[in-house]
Amino acid sequence: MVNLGATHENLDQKAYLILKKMIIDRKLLPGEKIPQEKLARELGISRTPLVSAIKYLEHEKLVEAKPRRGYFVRFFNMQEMVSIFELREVLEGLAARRAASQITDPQIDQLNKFFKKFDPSSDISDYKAYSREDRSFHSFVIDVGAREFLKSILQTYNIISFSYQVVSSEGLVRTPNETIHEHLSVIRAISDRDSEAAENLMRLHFKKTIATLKKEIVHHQQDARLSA
Amino acid sequence: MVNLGATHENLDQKAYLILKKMIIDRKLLPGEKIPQEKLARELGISRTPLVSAIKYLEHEKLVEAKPRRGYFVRFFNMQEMVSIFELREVLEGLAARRAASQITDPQIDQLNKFFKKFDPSSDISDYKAYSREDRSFHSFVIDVGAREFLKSILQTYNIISFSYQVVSSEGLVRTPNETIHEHLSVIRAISDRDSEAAENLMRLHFKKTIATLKKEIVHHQQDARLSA
DNA sequence: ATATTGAATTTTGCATACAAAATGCAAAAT
DNA sequence: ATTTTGCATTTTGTATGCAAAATTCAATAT
Repeated sequence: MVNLGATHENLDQKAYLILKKMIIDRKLLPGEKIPQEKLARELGISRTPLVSAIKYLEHEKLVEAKPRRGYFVRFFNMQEMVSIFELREVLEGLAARRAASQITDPQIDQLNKFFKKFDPSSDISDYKAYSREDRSFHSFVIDVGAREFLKSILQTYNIISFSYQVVSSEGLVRTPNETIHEHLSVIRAISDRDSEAAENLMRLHFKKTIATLKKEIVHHQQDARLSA
Repeated sequence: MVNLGATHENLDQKAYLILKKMIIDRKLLPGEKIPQEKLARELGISRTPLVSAIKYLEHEKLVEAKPRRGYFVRFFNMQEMVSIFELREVLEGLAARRAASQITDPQIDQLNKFFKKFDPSSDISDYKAYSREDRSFHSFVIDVGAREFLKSILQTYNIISFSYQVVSSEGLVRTPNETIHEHLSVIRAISDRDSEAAENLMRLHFKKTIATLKKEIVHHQQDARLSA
């Protein structure tokens, strides 16, 4: 008996993916109320699977329920962004460790293509391209190293996508010239199949980002919006 | 405007908590099909909120959906148990780190009461009592150090409760006399507000448990049940 | 001009309805 | 005696219905 990877396609699942994308792509903005009737009509489904999808998102903290008042896209403040990065630190650290210990030779080749188009010794000005590369690099490490729960946590909480959109320039907390060496060192450690180094370097990478984020909080004098 | 901590009490939520407890308490056994109609009748609710609850559990990996065939309580094999412990390693490591840096004086007093009733220098034979203490200790650290996402991940995946029930004697992977020193050293580090030590010691505690688990896998020659 | 009241309207939370799919089971075929 | 076939039954996935709560907004009161 073979497991046909046939991902079951319920309307919930479809609605869930669409909704999630709408939130990540900022079609639905933080604080906004999710209009059930209207959305259901637009998606051509009834409220049942839509509500189902919304409730998934609620559990994933992307959506907040106000009982008898509806569901609202959640707003993340700086403190919470720091928490998310702290989670990424340990979770992607774990992913890097596992990646180093189970990466295949062809995957090592793929891995070493990342950041090839950027020159660390000169000024990297294309933030957009670098940001994209950053994201695919982290996704690749997760793909190689994480499975089951770890992958699902990282995906479910959408930690990655989210952490890239709140902060400043193209979602980058620090400049490319600052981070590229860290990225390259992680790539080297994983290619060397040195799991301990891979984990430590990945975590260091995040620790530095978190430090910068925390400084920004003090500077920007903390927007104390959010809360009911 | 004050946030009344009034946890909204939907039927979904109620059903969710009941179902989760049923699974953890083994009223519903791994592999078993969840009888929607019957359960809804027993709980005195309709299928709508029940299905909603089941779908939460599906996202949390406690329940597996077979499209058009129903929902089944998930079965965890040893490999997956190792993955869960690896997650606990990094997540509870983070929780310990944060606990150390934000614990209050009264909480330190509470913390130091843990494991007081066990004597490390003599043979600890009451596994049941020790296991209970183990669980509340880890829960306490999470309560003190984790909030928001971290807490919800640890709760949501029910990593703790679950990891305690699959393995051998009273859910303990190693003997009390082996682990009590590790527990005490974590308590000391947190009490000293030494976050780095707290994280490292907590992780070490798990690393040792994982090593034991992995040895068990080789011994028991891996039950290759599970899978469709 | 601002605040208050109170219908009319909208939206939520849940139950129920119902077609399509899956399952069980008895009769027929091998 | 086992396997296959076909029909009755059950269960799933989704839509719809409906009461209760929340919201809106115009009319009235302060």
